[in-house]
Amino acid sequence: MNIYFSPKQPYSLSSVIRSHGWIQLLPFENLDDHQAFAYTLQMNDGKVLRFEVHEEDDKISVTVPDELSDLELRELRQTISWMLALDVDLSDFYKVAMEEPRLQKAIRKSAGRILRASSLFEDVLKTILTTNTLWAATISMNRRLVEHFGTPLAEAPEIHAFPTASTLVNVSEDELKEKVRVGYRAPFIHDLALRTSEGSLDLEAYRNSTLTTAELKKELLGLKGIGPYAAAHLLMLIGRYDFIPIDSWALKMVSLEWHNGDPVKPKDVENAFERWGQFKGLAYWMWDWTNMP
DNA sequence: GGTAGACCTGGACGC
DNA sequence: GCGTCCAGGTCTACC
Repeated sequence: MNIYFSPKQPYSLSSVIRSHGWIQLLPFENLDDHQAFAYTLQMNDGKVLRFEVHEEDDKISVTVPDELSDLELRELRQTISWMLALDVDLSDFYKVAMEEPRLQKAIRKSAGRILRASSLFEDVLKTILTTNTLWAATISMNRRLVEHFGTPLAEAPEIHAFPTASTLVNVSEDELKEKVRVGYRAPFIHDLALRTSEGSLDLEAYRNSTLTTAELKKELLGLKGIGPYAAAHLLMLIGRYDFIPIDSWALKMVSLEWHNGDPVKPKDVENAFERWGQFKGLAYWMWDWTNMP
């Protein structure tokens, strides 16, 4: 059966899917060349299901299995709404960004909402897999993690959900190194799974936290394997845009754009977008670096 | 607070 | 096929 969502306009599913590389990481599956996607989810009751998300005019259509209970259906609606950033309202940013030529292309595409995983546990773990490595290696590590430790879909055992914290807490660091090839990240992942499964860390509470963004950043920096780049990236996913996820690419782009290709430091990247205040990260994220507004 | 070096994997490259 | 080099953030020790 299909369930429907009516996102606040302007909204573009394709722009959400293209917002960053998450669509390339299992259990996401890219469909119709970034026009739709599928995702395999393990629900709170342990059930694993695969759903497909499409855009139909101004509505989002999600194909789900028929036999869901009301409770499961409610959980699924909440999860999909979160993943598609349907709760995010960018109208205040759009108002000021309209005046900036380098942001107009993104605004025309209704960009700015960022694709999220079904849980912040998954987002944090995937973010750790993006650090200090090439993107191709991130894809490989994530694929091995899902295939080795994710619960399979009953009707298609080759498809897996993302592994839960309670599963990963029983995977040793050596096993993570050998089977997933995560290297020095193994203790970071194990610690994240342990703290999440025992309840001392409630990542999902960050979604509606009353903490300031700076306080939230401090909390994220307290997680092993999460440094300034990863913390800023996660804040963007949560919907806090006060910080820029500064990686080597950001340094390169700012260097070329404003410093004649000379080496720049993270502070220079911050300074370049300082005028955007609480939307600094979003302005950076949506910036058109191609010189073609 | 800032800096240097170690941490790992995997791809590119030269032989 | 093998060895070497390099890219990519974070952590820790040190100043």
